[in-house]
Amino acid sequence: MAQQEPREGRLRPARRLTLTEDVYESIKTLVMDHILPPGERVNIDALARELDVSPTPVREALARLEADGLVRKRPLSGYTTTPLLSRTEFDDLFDVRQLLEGATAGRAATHASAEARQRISAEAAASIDVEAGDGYRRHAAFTALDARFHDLIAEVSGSPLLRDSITRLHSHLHLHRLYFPVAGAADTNTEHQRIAAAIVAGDAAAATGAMRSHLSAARERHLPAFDQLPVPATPRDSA
Amino acid sequence: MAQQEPREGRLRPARRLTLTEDVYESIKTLVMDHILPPGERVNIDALARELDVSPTPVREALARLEADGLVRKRPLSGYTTTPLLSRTEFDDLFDVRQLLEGATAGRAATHASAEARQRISAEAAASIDVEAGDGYRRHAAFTALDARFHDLIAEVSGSPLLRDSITRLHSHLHLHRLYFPVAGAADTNTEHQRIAAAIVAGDAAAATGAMRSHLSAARERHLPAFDQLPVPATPRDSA
DNA sequence: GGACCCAATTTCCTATAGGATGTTGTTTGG
DNA sequence: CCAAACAACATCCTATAGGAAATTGGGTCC
Repeated sequence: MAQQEPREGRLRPARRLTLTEDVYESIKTLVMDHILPPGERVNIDALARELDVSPTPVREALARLEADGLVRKRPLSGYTTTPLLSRTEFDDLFDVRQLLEGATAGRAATHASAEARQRISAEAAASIDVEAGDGYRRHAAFTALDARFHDLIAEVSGSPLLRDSITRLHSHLHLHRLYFPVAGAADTNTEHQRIAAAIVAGDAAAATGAMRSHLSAARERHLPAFDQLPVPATPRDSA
Repeated sequence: MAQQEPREGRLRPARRLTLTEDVYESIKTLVMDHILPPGERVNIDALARELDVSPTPVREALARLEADGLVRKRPLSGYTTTPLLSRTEFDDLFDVRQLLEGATAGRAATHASAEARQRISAEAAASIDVEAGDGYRRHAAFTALDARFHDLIAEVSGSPLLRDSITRLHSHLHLHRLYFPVAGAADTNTEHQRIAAAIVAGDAAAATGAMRSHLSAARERHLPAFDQLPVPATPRDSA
């Protein structure tokens, strides 16, 4: 069988090292951007055709995505994208985020290098540029920057395990990032700077508090998304 | 090609629903029990032959195990089992466990059904039977019971996300469960009962405190494992 | 008209084959 | 005697083919 020449892949970027890795990133993006709608069935063969690869790497990528919580697999029925977060799951998510990220902020304030504090401060300051841009572009830039800030703090906290846990939580959150409001961008920015200031000052209690109230405010800001569109409630989850 | 008749699989149990699932559980056990030594290379083809399956499901199972953190994958070099926890990683693990499991214990004390409190109490009492048994059997039974107790509290806490995070941490821990001391079984039992009592009484602060000190004590009990055998230090992790 | 049963189709699941790449052992030159 | 370059090997990675099960649609019976 002749190795087919690599066609112009329109959905996946230039391959990094392994094909599976690229496919993984591609499908992840497809799920994040709701090009594969939440709660929908995922056809392996169709996906493989769409990405111009064989089903094998697709299957492998889906196995990883299942462990990440972005898709579910019912034993003999195939994969489905994870449904949108319910109100209960949403509240749970922010409760856990407050616990974990409050801890990372405090740890970062206690033991972070001078260079690390500098980076956090710079990242918080850079957030101002978000005002520019249009629609989707601006939206994506905002969420990406927010994620970077939170991950930076997690990195500086010096606990790889805590950082991993938080990263996993964030991927759950992004499942409905498309419905996030950008209105509160300015507030977000202010709160970020307050957190950064507390960390730079080395005040652990203040950093934890600032992070917790930031997440509390963020939670309030995102709440309208639940009224914005009628979530299908996914009646197909027959346990 | 004729579907080969299912030979007497000596390593994997009677298949549940999908072959991949069985292979996943089999390999997981192989890693947990150090039949595949930590830090060792994992040969996909050899593993497939050993389990009497084709490489495809093995590959898929390994992808899931990588997301679980039990194996690592270097782009064009194959899979390796995750090395044993270093002292630093071990400390980090117990720090995070204190944070997360302290929270679950407190939550369980606050809002748990009467039936749930009953189950926790029963589980803590059942721990006494561990004294019986011989060597490996007794050891496995002890760790399994300990894991069940902690998972039960996480379940009752009412936070699925928190429970998932903890489960993931535990799988990291089990990576050197073979070196765990059973000497402190009685102490463990007492501490468990203290936690259970606080939860049943509905005292959140006490439950959190009891859990945290239990983990602190458990950490001390497990420390000798680092002197017990010279961990190879795995010089092959060339980043 | 509704519910149940059956059959056709679609889809998943597993096995096999072959090309590309990394790794290792050996040889040769300094 | 050591280091570097080369070649042979092993291994991973991707593509394809075919059997088995579940879902969907239609027909029949009540």
